Amino acid sequence: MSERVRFAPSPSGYLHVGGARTALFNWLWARQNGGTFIVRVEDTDQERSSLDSVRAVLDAMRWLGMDWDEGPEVGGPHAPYFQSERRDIYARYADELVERGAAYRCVCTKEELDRQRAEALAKNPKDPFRYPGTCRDKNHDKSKPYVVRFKVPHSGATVFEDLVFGPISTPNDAQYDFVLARGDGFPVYNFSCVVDDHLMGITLVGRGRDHLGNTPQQVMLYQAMDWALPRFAHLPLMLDKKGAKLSKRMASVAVQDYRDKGYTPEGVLNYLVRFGWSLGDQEIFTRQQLIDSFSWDRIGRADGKFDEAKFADVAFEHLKEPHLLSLEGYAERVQPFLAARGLSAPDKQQLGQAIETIRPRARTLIDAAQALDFYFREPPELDAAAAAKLLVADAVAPLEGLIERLKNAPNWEAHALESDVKVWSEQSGIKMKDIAQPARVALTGKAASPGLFEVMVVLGRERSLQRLARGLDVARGAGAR
RNA sequence: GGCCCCAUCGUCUAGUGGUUAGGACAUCGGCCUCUCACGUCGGUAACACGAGUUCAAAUCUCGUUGGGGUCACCA
Repeated sequence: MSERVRFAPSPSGYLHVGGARTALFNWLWARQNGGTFIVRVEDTDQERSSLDSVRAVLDAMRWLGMDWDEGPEVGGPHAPYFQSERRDIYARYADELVERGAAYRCVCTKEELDRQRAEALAKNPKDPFRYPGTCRDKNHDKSKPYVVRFKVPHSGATVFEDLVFGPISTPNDAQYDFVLARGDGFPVYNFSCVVDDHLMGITLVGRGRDHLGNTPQQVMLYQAMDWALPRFAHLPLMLDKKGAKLSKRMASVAVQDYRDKGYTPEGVLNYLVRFGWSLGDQEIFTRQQLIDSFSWDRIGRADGKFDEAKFADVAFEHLKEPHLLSLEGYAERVQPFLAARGLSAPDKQQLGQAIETIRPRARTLIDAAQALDFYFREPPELDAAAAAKLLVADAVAPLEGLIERLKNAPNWEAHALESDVKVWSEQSGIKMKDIAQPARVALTGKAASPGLFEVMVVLGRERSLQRLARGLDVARGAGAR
């Protein structure tokens, strides 16, 4: 049987890294097995759901390259994929459950129950109120406002096998008669989830461990309906650096934040997958390697803490290594960040050359755009502190000499230039450092840059000499003062 | 508090009875060097605790402690 898995976000905020990881594991499983990856929007809470959130989540998914085979925008045989549009389906099954005697209508008002809950809470905050089953055997019809509650067995235990955590057994008397359908007819999560997972033919439910406690209730529903159980895989939680649960409202861990910072999707995916899943000592994976090697049984059971520094390093690795991101890919990705700095798309070949020089120096695409800036801005922005320190009277002679030397350089190529200048440095007794530093500021405007000779090659002879001459002017001006 | 889950360096993890407990990030030092990076070499750093089982336990069992999740007409 072909695998069908789903990602079921509730659109009440950004897609955060924890949610993205859940989606990723499901997506990898589908892609590895030629299965189907479904996105289903769980928006039965009208209060908290928003279309903006739907768009934010879908945009993030798309950017990460997790394409879905069924769901919003693409449709599919089980449409609609918004739970808010499936009300009558849930209502039908709620009725069926009542008819089967597995559920009942409860006419207790929310106000009354809230009052009892507050009372119980006041009496003992550690022992909260649980619905006592007032309407359990009353057989109410639909004449009064009602909710539908599931009739939880008073004895026995509910058992299921989790792919990550193994066998899980929960005594039934620890549960209470939970609500399936609310007064307004909207289903509650545990119910809509089961109905949809069944109707959509989900074979494996991969979700966060925060759902582990819901699963026994859902298993009861499958059993009451005589539906086959999907397999379950619960993922250990990704906690923030302090060890608390990640929130969708914390923009600091939103996927789109890392996009804006200039991480690549592959870098994000790589960090996320290694959080809770591992394959020996391998740290870096391509997208295809992940698809090929993912498996549920290599997921650990312990929760972890999100680590910004490690994330940054993995992202850097995916930016730095040509076998992970081609030069063309890099150029394409950095382009928008250059545009944001007001730099127009430079010549493709020159951009490629320039990227090669800054590649080990840029941890993000924002860094990259910043590091590339001087190549494409004429004149380059001059760092005042660097100029004050290095374009001074002492720099006049080295710069004059360098310019002379370069004018006559027979071969405008990095190694040739370097050895040529080094020979001259030795002959003249001017230290390499005293030549290179002023030249660097003249050429790049900064005290730190890629290697001098690589820079000159990218700039070409004419622009290099032009910039050095300008630097020389500045140095002379400083000397005159 | 009930129920459920978890426990290896600061962090992510490898490890499935016998290892000098490995890797990565971070951190500290050396090297490379025209700057900054990259790279490279090396250091500090972990099996929560206590009982068992066993010739042998990070690995199995039980307990303790600690952490987390969840207990809504949220998802």
